[in-house]
Amino acid sequence: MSILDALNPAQRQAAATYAGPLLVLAGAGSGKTRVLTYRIAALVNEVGIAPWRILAVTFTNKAAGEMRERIENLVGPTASDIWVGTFHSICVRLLRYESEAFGLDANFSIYDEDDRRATVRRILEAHNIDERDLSPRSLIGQISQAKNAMLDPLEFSRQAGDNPGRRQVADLYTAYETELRRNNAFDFDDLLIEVVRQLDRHPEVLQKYQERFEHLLVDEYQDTNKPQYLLCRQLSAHHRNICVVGDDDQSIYQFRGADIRNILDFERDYPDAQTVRLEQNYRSTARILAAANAVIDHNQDRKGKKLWTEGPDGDPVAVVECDTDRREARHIVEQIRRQTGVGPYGLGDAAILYRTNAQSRPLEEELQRSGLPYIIVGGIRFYDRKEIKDLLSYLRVLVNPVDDITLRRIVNTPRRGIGDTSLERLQIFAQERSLSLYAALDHLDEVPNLGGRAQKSLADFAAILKGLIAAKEEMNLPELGNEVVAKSGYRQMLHDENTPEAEAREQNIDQLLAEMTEYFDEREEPSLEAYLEEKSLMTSADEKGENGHAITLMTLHSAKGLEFPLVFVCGMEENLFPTARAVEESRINPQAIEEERRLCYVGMTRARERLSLTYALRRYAYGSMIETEPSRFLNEVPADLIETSYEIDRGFARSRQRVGPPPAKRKKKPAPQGVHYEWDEGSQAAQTTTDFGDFVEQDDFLAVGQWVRHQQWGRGQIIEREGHGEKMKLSIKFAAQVKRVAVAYAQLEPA
DNA sequence: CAGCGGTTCATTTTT
DNA sequence: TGAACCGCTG
Repeated sequence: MSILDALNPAQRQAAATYAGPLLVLAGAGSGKTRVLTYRIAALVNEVGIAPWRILAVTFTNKAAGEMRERIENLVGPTASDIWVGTFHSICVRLLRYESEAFGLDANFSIYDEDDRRATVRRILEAHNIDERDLSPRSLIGQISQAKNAMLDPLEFSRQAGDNPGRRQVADLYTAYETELRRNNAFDFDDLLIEVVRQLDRHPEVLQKYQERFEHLLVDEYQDTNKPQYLLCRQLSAHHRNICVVGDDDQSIYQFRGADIRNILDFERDYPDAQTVRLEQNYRSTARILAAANAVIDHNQDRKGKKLWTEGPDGDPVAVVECDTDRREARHIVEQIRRQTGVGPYGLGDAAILYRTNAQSRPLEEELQRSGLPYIIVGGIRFYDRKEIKDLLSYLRVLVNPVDDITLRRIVNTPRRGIGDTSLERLQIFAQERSLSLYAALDHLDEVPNLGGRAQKSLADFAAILKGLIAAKEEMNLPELGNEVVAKSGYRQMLHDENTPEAEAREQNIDQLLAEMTEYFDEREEPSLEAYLEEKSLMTSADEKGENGHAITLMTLHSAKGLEFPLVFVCGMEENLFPTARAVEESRINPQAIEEERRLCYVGMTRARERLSLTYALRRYAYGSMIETEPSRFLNEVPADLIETSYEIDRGFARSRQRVGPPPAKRKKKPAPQGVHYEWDEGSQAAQTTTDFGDFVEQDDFLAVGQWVRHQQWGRGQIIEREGHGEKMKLSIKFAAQVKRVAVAYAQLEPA
């Protein structure tokens, strides 16, 4: 008896091939995570490998968390000794553990996109470069590219030759690196390349980890970039037990430096590698699978595999032409409303996927009107909110006071009368003395041209920081958080503002403080440093999405790795999906479209039972209506797998679903043919959609899903209702928390 | 120095 | 359509 008996033969082979390099080509829905977790469980339980000698690397915190949990279920608490984490978190761990050997200050800050941008802008300013000549965005992109290619500023400069543009970027890249080191900060790219370089430089440290990690497992290998690839090579060089799992057809991060060659060339890098293909799909119906297979088959650059299933044929893929993006949104919402509730599906079973975040707007508006609950995955992070970032910035400065970029963020927040001019004077002074801004605060009376008032303000600020740094030594995390909010004047500032927005921000702060308490109570080693590190590496997708019964909205990228019974991929239009950029580029290089196609494949294979692909003939972009054309990907789906329908507004509020061919106005007919199709066998009468405007008017505004405003708590969405009339009680989800209110007493108004 | 109003600009995807 | 940025004024 082996736990591996629960696997199919291919899975078992993948899980039980313990020795040597192993490539697992795992198609969508083929049980990839299952193989990984069972492999680890077998290594521990049946081969007798010590848990701490296993390293498993993923791309997202979520994937890491899930894997850890599933392993725990199989092997018990000893699983906590296994190193499971994202590339970035593992690297931070190594940098901190080995900071002494590497000659680093372990209190380094981790810079996110915002910090990066702030840094770059300062550098552009210092070099007298107009942002119109070289945008921060473009510079960040070029620096990041260089880093992903493992080019340090020196090498980059050498390669730049005498191309003036490249020379300039080389100088700025050099300045950027200098600035980060001076601030004791790493950006996301640095975390990876720094480890690779340090391990190269310190063979004794490398050897320690090479020997320690007897088994290395890598998830989503198709998305690794060069530094990640090198790290895998380094760490697996001794035992050579490297198991990589991935799907070349799902490589969708090349734009960010992922190199699909890493997986395509694995067998060349490791000539003794064994390869296992997982091609049996346990997720989608045969028709969905056939449609997705047909699309991805148009790509040239792939290993080639064909997914199959023993499951039922299922429904045809619905292709829906809508005349506007708004109509498209309304159609999708209406379909979800009809398909869920009665019958096997709940709202949590439905997902709406789109190419760009901007597409979520009309969907959100329609969803709000309909009152159906929904969650957006990967919007703005909680930690990206200004007040949260400010508070965390205070904490960051307490840990790493030489971090000027972060200090600048808080020096005048709340307002202390410290303006650009004063700060600039301080900065110049600090630069001359090679001091950090923080250190320069000790010499305010020596700063030239600094006015008395400014000097006083800066001294006050310095005193606040000093006090907080002292407090850090004595207080635990939540206490310190409270102290920061109090002593910095942040709470007071929000309080004085006395607006609903400020109220909401104060609640967010409170939520963060509550979270710190939770963190402190639950973690074994709840240090401020560890807390900041965790938050820095967190993504919006990592935030706990409680609702199991809300519709999920997200980008196709965020959807990777997930599955839903009902999937709607919207905006299937040329120049949107594939994007204009990809279309443009494909004129020169036909391969340019392939990543978009893989993304399409990823989207389609998220669906378990029903897949709907929708497009609009006209769509709002930049505030004006533009004409669009159906995506080429639609034409790549065989017609016999499709059923097409049309959603046409007649320019009037009351809309009607049209059956059969579209009205005369259509120019050409690019959409694949097929007969009208509906999910449910609903009557034609049911097909006539109700005007949502009327619907909302009729129903009172206290229905579940409606948005209301509360005097104290601000805007919130009703998630639960009980009782009638004066006894009615509502649960309302406000920005910071869910509140139960009695309608009779709470003065609610529609929002 | 801070707040206001006008202008400009952009939309890919994110560990 | 909106956010972000700039320059002007109090």
